[in-house]
Amino acid sequence: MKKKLAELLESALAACTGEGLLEAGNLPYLEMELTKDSAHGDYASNVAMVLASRVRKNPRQVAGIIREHLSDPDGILEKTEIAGPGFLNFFVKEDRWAALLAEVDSQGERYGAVDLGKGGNVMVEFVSANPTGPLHIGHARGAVVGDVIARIMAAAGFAVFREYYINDAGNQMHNLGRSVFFRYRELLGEKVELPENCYQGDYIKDIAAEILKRDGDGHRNADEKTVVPLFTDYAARVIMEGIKEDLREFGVTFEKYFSERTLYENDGVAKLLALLEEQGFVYREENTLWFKSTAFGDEKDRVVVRRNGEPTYFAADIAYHKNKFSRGFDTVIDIWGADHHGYIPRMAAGIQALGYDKEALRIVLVQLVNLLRDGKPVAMSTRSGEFVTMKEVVDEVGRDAARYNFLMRRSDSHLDFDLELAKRQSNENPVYYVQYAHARICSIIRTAAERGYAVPRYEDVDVGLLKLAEEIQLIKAITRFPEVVEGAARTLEPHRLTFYLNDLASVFHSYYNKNRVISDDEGLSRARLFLVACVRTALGNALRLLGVSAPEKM
RNA sequence: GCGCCCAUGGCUCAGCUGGAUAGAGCGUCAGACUACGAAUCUGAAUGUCGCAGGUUCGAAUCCUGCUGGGCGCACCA
Repeated sequence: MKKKLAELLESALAACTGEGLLEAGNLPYLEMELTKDSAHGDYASNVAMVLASRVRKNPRQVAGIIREHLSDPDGILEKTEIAGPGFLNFFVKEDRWAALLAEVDSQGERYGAVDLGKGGNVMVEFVSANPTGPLHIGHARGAVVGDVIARIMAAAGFAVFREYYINDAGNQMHNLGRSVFFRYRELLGEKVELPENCYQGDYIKDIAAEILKRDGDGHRNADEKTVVPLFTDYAARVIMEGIKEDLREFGVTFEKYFSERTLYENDGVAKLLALLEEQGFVYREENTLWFKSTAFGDEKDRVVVRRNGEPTYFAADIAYHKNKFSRGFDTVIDIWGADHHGYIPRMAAGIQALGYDKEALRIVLVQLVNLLRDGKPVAMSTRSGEFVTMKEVVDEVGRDAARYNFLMRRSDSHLDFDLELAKRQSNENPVYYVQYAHARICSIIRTAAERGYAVPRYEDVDVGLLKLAEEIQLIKAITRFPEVVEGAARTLEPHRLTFYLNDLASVFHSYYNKNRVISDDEGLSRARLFLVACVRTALGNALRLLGVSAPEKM
């Protein structure tokens, strides 16, 4: 509906400029928004006011000119009004709303999908944690946000590719191998003191025990330099398998796990550096190689090759992004922990040096999670290995509650996650509110079936019977869904879906409590049954976008 | 010291690239099941949108300064 009205408005504006009445130059962003107050009609636009200053006319006068050029070939509009300082208010004919449900019925599971992407290729890279230990609660939020953004982009008409970048090169991995090696020797009866930078968690001991079981004590007196890589490889593989399994149980999957190491093995980093050098974006100083990120707005230049000759993580990361774009993605979305925000300017500089548009890389920051139990903070310390893992959280509160809770706020704002609250099956827990609405509708449909009513198709219903104010409101809420999907895709803001779901469920519950769906009036019963089935479709599709189940019974 | 993010009822948060009377949920108070599921609904109270200026027809939203909080400022990843 929004789209249709926007089109009417657009052609009206075109007509005005055509007659030379409004020389506005570039048309502004066309705003058409739902009104908060029904006295202002159904939709309203502020174009007249935006245009007024440009054409140096009174806003209401401009609105008048636009209104005169408005044509409504399909007869959607009841009337239009000019109100307040110059708003154009659109009143839609009441019987036009119900007709929109035809789309819901015909599209079914696909309802809500839009074509914002027009088939463009998008990569979403997320989680990307070091395989040095199991994923913890913070990773869980990033995992859900990335996963849902990927689902939203797919629904918005993009071809989506999900990737996990395995940081399996560098010091951390070496520390991992050493940690396991130390525990291995400990198991053989040696008294060992774990160095400061080693990983302490129990899972390290488990891996050490596995190696001991497999290889015996053969590594006992081996030279650390030669044997640690073996431990590193083994541990990384085991941990990575665990990570994949935990993610799968959380409903998060990837098309590809991309190993940082392969960048070195295929000379990706070396080639990248050569390319940057060729193009004059790097310079040498005191035996280190610097990337001129200041040329692209970064606050200082960054080291890409250290004094000891080893490339930095940053160098590999540029090479990785070059690799991403070379695989044909138009847009690359990175989901990062908010503590990496300082890294954005240099990464943006990196891709610009490679000749890619700054806009082609979009970075979504995910803030930290405050884990609580009954309102009290849960102590966590990664170093000592005392942390609550993602798996523990999902096992304890369930996949649906965990996912939904992570999506209830903007991803760049801090989130309190209360384990007890997330587990509680009460009105304090918003997941159930939405799921309950879905289950309730399923229950109505079951009851209807017992009384001989199947859910009718649009063609077999007199939607004209749906004319209560609450019914129009419900239809509006249903038909807003594709707009929400588009907005969420445009801004990469998954939380819009949870707010939408909450709103739709609320309108439905209210309607349900006030009106009977199944009554003695057969025609009305069928129309209402159709209406609530459409609500179910919207709820179900939106929940699916969040990776949250839509239960038929609870 | 520099940079980024945040500040909205008692609490937790929305507020859609500036719009009409700032909205939800929780909590509080008062009500609604002989009818399709009460994990629900109806109603009430609660605000100097951190503070001070500025931009304009119009600011929670944009700009400047200040206060208070978070994060970042590696030849770590």
